[in-house]
Amino acid sequence: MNDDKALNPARAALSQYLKEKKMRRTPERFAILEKVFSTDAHFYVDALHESLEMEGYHVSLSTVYATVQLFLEAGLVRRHQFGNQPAQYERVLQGVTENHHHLVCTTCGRVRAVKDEEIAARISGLRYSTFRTEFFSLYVYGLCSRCQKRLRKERRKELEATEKKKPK
Amino acid sequence: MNDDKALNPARAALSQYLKEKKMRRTPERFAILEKVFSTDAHFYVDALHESLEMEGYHVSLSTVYATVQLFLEAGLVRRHQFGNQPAQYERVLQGVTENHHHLVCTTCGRVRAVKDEEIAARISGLRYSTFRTEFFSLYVYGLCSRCQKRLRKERRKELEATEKKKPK
DNA sequence: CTTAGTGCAAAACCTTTGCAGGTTG
DNA sequence: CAACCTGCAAAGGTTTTGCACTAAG
Repeated sequence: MNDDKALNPARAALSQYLKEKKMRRTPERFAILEKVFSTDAHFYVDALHESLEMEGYHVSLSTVYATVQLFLEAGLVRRHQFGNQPAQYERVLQGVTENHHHLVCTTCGRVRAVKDEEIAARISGLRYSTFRTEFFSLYVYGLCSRCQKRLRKERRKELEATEKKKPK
Repeated sequence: MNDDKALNPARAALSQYLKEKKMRRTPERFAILEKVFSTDAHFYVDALHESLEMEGYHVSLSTVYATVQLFLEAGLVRRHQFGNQPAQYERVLQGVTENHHHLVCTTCGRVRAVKDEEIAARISGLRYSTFRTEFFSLYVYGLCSRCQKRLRKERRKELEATEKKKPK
């Protein structure tokens, strides 16, 4: 998904949301939006802020927090939080229904996005009489390949150590 | 699920985990476990602490934090975090596979557990070549009935106000 | 020109840490 | 009796808030 294909509808959506809520269209809000939609990776608020500063665009950190919160309410981003890490956000492509979920490593905390239209469709189709479904987050927890390897190596070492102690 | 049916296997699991890791079986750890398994509702660390104090069992808050972290690593509880609320935990019944997911209200943050064996089985069955699945969390976000009602009422009021202003 | 939005600094909040003393194995 | 665990207080890191100033509608 290239940048403009994602960015333009997002700009339009933000514009309309602000108009509806009678909020102001400030340059800060659109600059932050542009940054958020410039890649499809998850991001942290303070990294987003640093990244803006880095390219010479100054906004205060509190404005970035406030704006991301606004995007969240406008449905332009989704929030994720794992373990005790700071919150991560992910842009929401306009007019595209949820089609992926996340694999989260229980050991190192790394998160990988996985596309799976079938399970996504099935979850999106869940209906409840007293609850109006909007979207979902599915986190599958387990061991990433890196941690599997690391653990295997550690176990092997431990085993060797034990065998040295009682060689019979 | 009555208390002892859940509690006894949990006690055994904790006992074995502590033995494996060569950690100590302190009365605090088992007292906290008992409290955690006394209901199947989600709980916050500080509410758990208060609840223990309330019944006259004194443990420091840091011990409760440390112990809940230990339970998490032992697979005795799962962690959930919504919005900017403090982390919530949920007991894990020993020998029972995941069979429910959560409905989270995007407006008020309330969480409701929903049993759905079919979707749970389907998700548990997901296999990846480089990732070893352990368990999952599915959050379905949307509007709870209470907030739907509240919003309807607010919209009605707003509409009436508008009509008064321009009665034609 | 009115009032929401921004920037800055300070506060708030949840969670972790350091250290002294007590308890488990 | 050595090491681990607990309690307490203090620190740490993220996110929010209060207030004065600026700018959008």
